[in-house]
Amino acid sequence: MTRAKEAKPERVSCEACPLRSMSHFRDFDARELGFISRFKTGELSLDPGATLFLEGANSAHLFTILSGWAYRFKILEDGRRQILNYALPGDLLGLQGSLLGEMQHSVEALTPMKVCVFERARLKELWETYGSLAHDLTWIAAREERILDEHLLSIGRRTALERAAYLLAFLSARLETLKGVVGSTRVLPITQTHVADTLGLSLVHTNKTLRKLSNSGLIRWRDRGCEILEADGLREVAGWKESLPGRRPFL
Amino acid sequence: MTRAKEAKPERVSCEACPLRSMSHFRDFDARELGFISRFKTGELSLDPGATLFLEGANSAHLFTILSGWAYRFKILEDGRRQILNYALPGDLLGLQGSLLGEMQHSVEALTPMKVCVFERARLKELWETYGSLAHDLTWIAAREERILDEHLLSIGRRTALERAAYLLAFLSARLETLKGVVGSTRVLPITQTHVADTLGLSLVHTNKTLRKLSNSGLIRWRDRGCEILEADGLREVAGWKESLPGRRPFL
DNA sequence: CGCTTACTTGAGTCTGGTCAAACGGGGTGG
DNA sequence: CCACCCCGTTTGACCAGACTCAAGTAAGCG
Repeated sequence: MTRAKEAKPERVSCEACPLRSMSHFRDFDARELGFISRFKTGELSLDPGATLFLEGANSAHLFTILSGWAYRFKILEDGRRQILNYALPGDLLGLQGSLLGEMQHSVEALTPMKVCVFERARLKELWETYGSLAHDLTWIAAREERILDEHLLSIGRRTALERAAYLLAFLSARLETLKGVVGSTRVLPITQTHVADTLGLSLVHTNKTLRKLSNSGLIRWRDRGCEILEADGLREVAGWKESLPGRRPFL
Repeated sequence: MTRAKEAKPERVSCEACPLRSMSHFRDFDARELGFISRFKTGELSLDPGATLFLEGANSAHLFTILSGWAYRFKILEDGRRQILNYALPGDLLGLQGSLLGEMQHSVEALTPMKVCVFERARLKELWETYGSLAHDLTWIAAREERILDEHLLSIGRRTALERAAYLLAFLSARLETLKGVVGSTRVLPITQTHVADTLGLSLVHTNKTLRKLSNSGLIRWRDRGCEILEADGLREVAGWKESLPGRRPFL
């Protein structure tokens, strides 16, 4: 378990938040912005592999990702691991724990990350006084639920090839919405082990499945990542129609 | 697709709501109760098999279950079906659609049901003016997310036998919290087809798996339902520790 | 009484799992 | 500088859990 780096002295002010300026995210009005600024207590930089939340822990914080990737997962006693979802810039982490008590899943950094730190205790004020943000919070939770629904369908009823194509198409679509904030929108920083643990497949079978997608020219596997060559082709293999919501809120 | 019955003229007033009196649910104060009473626009009775929400539709309503069971599910074009979760008395249905637009899953009644009907449009007032209820709404969404997380772990990484045991233990635990509102807390009103579509298994294999649990004396399959004989035994087979949150909010 | 729905059971097949081994690149300590 | 090791990827051989096909039973209903 890697330690988090010390927060750097200089911090991004919420007014100048790089996410705010993106057309993909809904903007705040002055009053909301004031609250968010007070709500934010700092920033944190994390190395790949660092733990943001540990299953069973009771964290006092919430995070919004400024840059980098993370993933949420659960593990069974004998080590079997299931990755639940990936988190990208603009995503909120730790809401479940804030509302329901202790975390029942872990969260780990996949790449170097920067996150905003919020104080769990201040959430009360948000619900009491900032109705529009309370709405946003529920919206965010509902969105995660919808993603999990689709993922459940995938693991439960799609074949290995469909599953793999769906996952890559999904991540590619998410990345696409972040054009400008992330470097490349075509390379997913995941290993085949991550893919396997997301799809509920063995590593060996995952490798063979991904090979089929490579051979079809839809992706190219490289160093420690997956390059998306034809997102449309992936979507077709997966039998995927729906798109992700357009403009969305964040905190 | 069965039609919903006409709402009966007599309706349960929120003041006398049978769910409120249960120790399992958090109670409202007078102000909240006033809002909920205005928020509720009627009641609906549904036959088994009736559709509450249809994937792709844009419903103007939200429901809270007063009695009976429903289930949420998605289907692929070729008919493969995945059941996402079950909904019992006190559960809220349709929140996803209210926030994100059209429904991306369907909901169907499993037994005869009674539901409270709420107007989607009035939610705005809830966020703006009733902070405690806004909190509850987020709480409810976070709880569903947590359930889906666990379910995802189950389908992705547990064996068929573990999965089956987990599902039955989970449903049994949920029923247990509703002692008093439901008739028996030991009989789940589901068919093996439902179990199969929840676990991501074929019907035949599900049958053989459930047989093992029967032969171990943990359950007894009957008519169109599953009788739980030893919930602890099921939990053990599933390797399940966590319990569901105690007192919880509802609308 | 015939039809439908739910549950059973057996036989054969196949998708996906396990085991084993090897390769290549990057880091590290001798 | 090089040997070694670790991690991520790849491949082949074999195995098994889960699927499909098929058929049969039992209960409920018009």
